[in-house]
Amino acid sequence: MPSSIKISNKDKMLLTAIDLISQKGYKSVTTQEIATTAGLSEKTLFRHFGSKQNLLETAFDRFHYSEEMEDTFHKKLTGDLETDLLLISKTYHRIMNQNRKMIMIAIKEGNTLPGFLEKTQQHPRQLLKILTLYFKNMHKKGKIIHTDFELQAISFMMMNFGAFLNNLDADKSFPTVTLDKFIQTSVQTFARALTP
Amino acid sequence: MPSSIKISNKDKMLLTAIDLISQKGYKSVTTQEIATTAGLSEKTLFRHFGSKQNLLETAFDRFHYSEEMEDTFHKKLTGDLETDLLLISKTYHRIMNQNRKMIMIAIKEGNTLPGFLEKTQQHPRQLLKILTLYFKNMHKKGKIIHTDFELQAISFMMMNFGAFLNNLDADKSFPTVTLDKFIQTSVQTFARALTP
DNA sequence: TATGACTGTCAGTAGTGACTGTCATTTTGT
DNA sequence: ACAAAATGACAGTCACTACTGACAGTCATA
Repeated sequence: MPSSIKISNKDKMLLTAIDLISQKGYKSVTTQEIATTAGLSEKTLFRHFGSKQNLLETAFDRFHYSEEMEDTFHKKLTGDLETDLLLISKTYHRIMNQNRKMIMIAIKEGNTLPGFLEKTQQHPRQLLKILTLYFKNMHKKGKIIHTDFELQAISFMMMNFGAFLNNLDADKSFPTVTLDKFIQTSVQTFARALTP
Repeated sequence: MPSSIKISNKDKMLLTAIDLISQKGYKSVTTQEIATTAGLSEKTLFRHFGSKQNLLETAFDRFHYSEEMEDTFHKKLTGDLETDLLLISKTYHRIMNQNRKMIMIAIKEGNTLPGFLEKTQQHPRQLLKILTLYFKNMHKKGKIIHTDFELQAISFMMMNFGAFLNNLDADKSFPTVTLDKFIQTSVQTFARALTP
């Protein structure tokens, strides 16, 4: 091993479970498959987690990254529209990519496993608030035109949400475009639309 | 019955299958459940379709709406940017909503049932081509600024894709906003960003 | 009335998957 | 090196599920 970080068997199984379930879906993955893929025996799985359900819930709680952002975020906003939209967009994609497997699970099993969807929507909602408020403040400073700020913020978030989902699967709908180039263009578009 | 259109038992089961599978996922729905929900016996299901797999595939082929649009579409474009973007956006959402259950199935079972995803991505790709070409032509006429037209078209499509997916589930991420208002605002944004 | 297409009931099969118990073996902490 | 904890191998239980077979009922049509 290059890095001598030891990963416990428990975490091995949790990570494997997230991997497989995000790919195939909860029902399609067997406890047998999870265990052997993790290089362990099925028995060990049940010794640790008791049930398949509990395995998934534990995995979700343990590996759902939920960092605080409010405090640091406001300070980083410069007042330059394009710069700030770029920061917000990149932050969004960074957070979403950290949680990409969890989000995939939440989308697939959202109906059957209630509560999952909400947790994954936590960050987007937070960013939406920040962005809406940001638009309001920028308008007060006379730096952007007057519109429905929340709707505008939602449009921006939706666009990034669509782009994120498109990048989730291996076979993408529009594979010709990289995410970075998309972010750049879309931010420019919004900046141009909002400057007075 | 108000309308005397008789729906065959075969179609009853196909529609029920689409309904249930789009909600719960393929693996979570039993043939028993499909049959009784359709008001028929499980035996009849197998007499018609032979297997659960075949039932789903038949359902997908039979009820995946794939209208032609190229011909009529170009003629409807007026040359007024905002009007045309509105038409494209509404067309997109109309088609996506017709196929919403199919798209849900494709998203959930996309990895396990290959070929489904591609079919649902057929329309978005077509609209993307039309929109990209439209931008090029509008630029030639001097009606919009010069940008990367494909990237611009993708941004627009992504935004609508995100909005569509957000409206898919009963519990939406941003429930305060109706789809129509979103479409209106987003179209205005893009129109403003692109006019010289 | 008789035939055929369609359907329901019921009993049953074969396979699978979550989960348990037992005992031997390995790994770990001290 | 030794005891404790963790793991594996294996066999087995129980419920569920896709799918089949045998038989009977309904209904339209010739």
